[in-house]
Amino acid sequence: MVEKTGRPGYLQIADDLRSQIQSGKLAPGAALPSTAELGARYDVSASVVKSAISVLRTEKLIIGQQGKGVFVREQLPAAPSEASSDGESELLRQLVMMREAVQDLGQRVADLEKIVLSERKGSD
Amino acid sequence: MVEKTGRPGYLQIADDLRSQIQSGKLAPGAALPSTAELGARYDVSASVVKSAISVLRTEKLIIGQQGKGVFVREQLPAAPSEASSDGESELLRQLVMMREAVQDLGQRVADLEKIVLSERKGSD
DNA sequence: ATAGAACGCTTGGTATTCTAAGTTGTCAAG
DNA sequence: CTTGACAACTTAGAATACCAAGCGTTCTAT
Repeated sequence: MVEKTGRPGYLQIADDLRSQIQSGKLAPGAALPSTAELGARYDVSASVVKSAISVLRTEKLIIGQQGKGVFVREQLPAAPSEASSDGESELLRQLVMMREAVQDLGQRVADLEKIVLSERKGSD
Repeated sequence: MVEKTGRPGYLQIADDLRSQIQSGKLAPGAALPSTAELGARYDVSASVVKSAISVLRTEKLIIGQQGKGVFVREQLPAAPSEASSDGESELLRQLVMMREAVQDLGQRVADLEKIVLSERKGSD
């Protein structure tokens, strides 16, 4: 999955992970795959993965915790953006509505989880 | 010259070089000592020096030129100001949080689906 | 004298191997 | 059931080796 571009592998991996973080595909607080897992996925040695991780750690995008894993930072450093303040309040309104919808969904899923998981525990 | 503080050696060296750069002791355009020289000076292996150089390179304080050396950048980047919320990036932050929430919901729903569907199959 | 080969130095990237240290789950002994 | 040992996982740091590539000097052959 790496190579072809001349760009060094550890930077390709760092780019890939960085874009996953900034796109939200890797959400804040989420754990990255382990270095061994990443090494297998990109088919590179551990040192390349460690170099990539090191870059993102220097960029303060992630935080590594010994024994646990590497996690996306909760408050990400600001990324360059070009959001125009035109119609900003409209965006904010839609955002509020979406947040309410997401919170509602979260509550309903939590209810389902309580039911399903308690049933599973009982039958385990 | 390194150790005593618990702070890893490559960061100590990076700190040292960084302060030399920011104090002007290493002027813009000036060449750093070679990695072998630095390794001897700090009494560490090449890998530690390379890690330190790598940190400063990621910070864009220095630029390495193959075959020549490592040089202090002419136009130094401003010191990183973290966690700046200028109101406009507030939207971005909210968006990132929402994506996290949605991602989390998707995972939880998928887990529930797996449980419920497998139980249904088992009792069919 | 000049062109070119050769050598030594440099950074950069990758791989491998240790060690250290923290977390987590398992499992057995009490 | 609780506690403690232990094994298996994780990241982090460090040392070492190897190779590629660029640069500069030197030495050599023409």
